[in-house]
Amino acid sequence: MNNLLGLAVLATVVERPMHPYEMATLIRARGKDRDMGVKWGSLYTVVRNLERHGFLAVEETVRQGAHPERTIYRITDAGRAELADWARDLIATPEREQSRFQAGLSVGAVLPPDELAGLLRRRLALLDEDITAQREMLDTARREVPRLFLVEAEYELAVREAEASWVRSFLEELTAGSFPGLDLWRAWHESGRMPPEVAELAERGRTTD
Amino acid sequence: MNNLLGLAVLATVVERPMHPYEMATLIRARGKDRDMGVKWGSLYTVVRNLERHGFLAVEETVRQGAHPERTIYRITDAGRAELADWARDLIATPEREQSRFQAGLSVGAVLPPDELAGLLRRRLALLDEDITAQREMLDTARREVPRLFLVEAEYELAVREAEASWVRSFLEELTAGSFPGLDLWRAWHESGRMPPEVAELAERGRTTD
DNA sequence: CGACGTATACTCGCGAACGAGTATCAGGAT
DNA sequence: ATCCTGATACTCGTTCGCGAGTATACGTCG
Repeated sequence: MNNLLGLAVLATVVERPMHPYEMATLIRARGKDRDMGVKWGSLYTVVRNLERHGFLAVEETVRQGAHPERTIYRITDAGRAELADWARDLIATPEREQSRFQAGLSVGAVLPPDELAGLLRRRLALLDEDITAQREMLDTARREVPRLFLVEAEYELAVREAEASWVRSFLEELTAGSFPGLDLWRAWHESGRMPPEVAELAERGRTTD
Repeated sequence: MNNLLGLAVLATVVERPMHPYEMATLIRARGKDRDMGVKWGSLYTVVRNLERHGFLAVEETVRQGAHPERTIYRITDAGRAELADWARDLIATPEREQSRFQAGLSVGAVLPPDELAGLLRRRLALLDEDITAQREMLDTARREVPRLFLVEAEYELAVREAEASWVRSFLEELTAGSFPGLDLWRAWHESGRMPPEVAELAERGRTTD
């Protein structure tokens, strides 16, 4: 059980018993699907797993017309406890999460510096668009929704802004030419392959793990 | 092929032909395993996939004593192209990645505000520790490694710092009592369950997707 | 009034990922 | 001389996620 969709399900069904499809609708309406990166294909699997672990229990199964049966679940005491524990853990324990951008940066040297600069400019433009859009959405939402239910969005925005500003400053070093070793770096890419003596330099002083 | 371990493999074997275990050693030595969130159980699967796609080719297979056979791979032209394309994509295209913390925050209301504050304090402490450690590591590394190979670490640090500072400011609002709706929120948790009329408020104005 | 889109509600099977296991060898400690 | 630890090098089986598919009902537009 480390699929975050499970958390969204628990947080939704805690309100009142309901069937999976209704959970999905509510999760979507509250925008939790974004926060959890939900893939709907896993919904029924996840719900069944939660039941297997005793966090949900079947309340009843009803049938309506020729529709398939709907199974209505309710949360158990264990489920409520799990919901709280899960939330506690996610909030209190920072974990090194892998970011695609970081991965990209860590192989950034395989591209010539000027191309890299172009890519970063592109990223920055998209980031800025996204930031304005999100900021606008937040401002709209604040009129109807208490801030309590918007903190995740505020957090996301803050992180995005930090990323944008980091990219901007890196980009400035690249375009101003003040980034150390720029010429050398450009030279490898102009004249074929990277010299192996440089590769050795890539080994970093790794003390902590 | 969207396992980042594959990117690390390509970025390593581009230097010279080698066998999988050697790739693993190099990837670890260069600290790329952190950036990519590598699980070593997938190494051989990933290498075989890269070969299947024509990005790697078998150079030779040697046997040494009673050790299992070692298969030595080299990168192909297609592989080099894929490496560059992959890097380009990761760098230029920002993507909404799901963060555990954000998920936690988005169900933060299931915890009473004072407990949440405690958890955030704990997170902040751990974050601060981590930040100092990383900063120190970076400073050490900078003495031996060109900055070009440290940008990912600089980026990571910047993001961490932004997170810490967001948490700090949220925490201040909570402890100073200036967070809107604090009393109401506290009241639900003291007196049983969350009133359903509040749940309705959680639906946010969702325009963009 | 029929046809087409969209919401409702759920199932299935492939396939990637990865934890755990296996087996050999080198070198230092006892 | 033998034990043990840690590095070398790779395999396997299970689990889980999830994309794609299925089938009915409802509304609406021409």
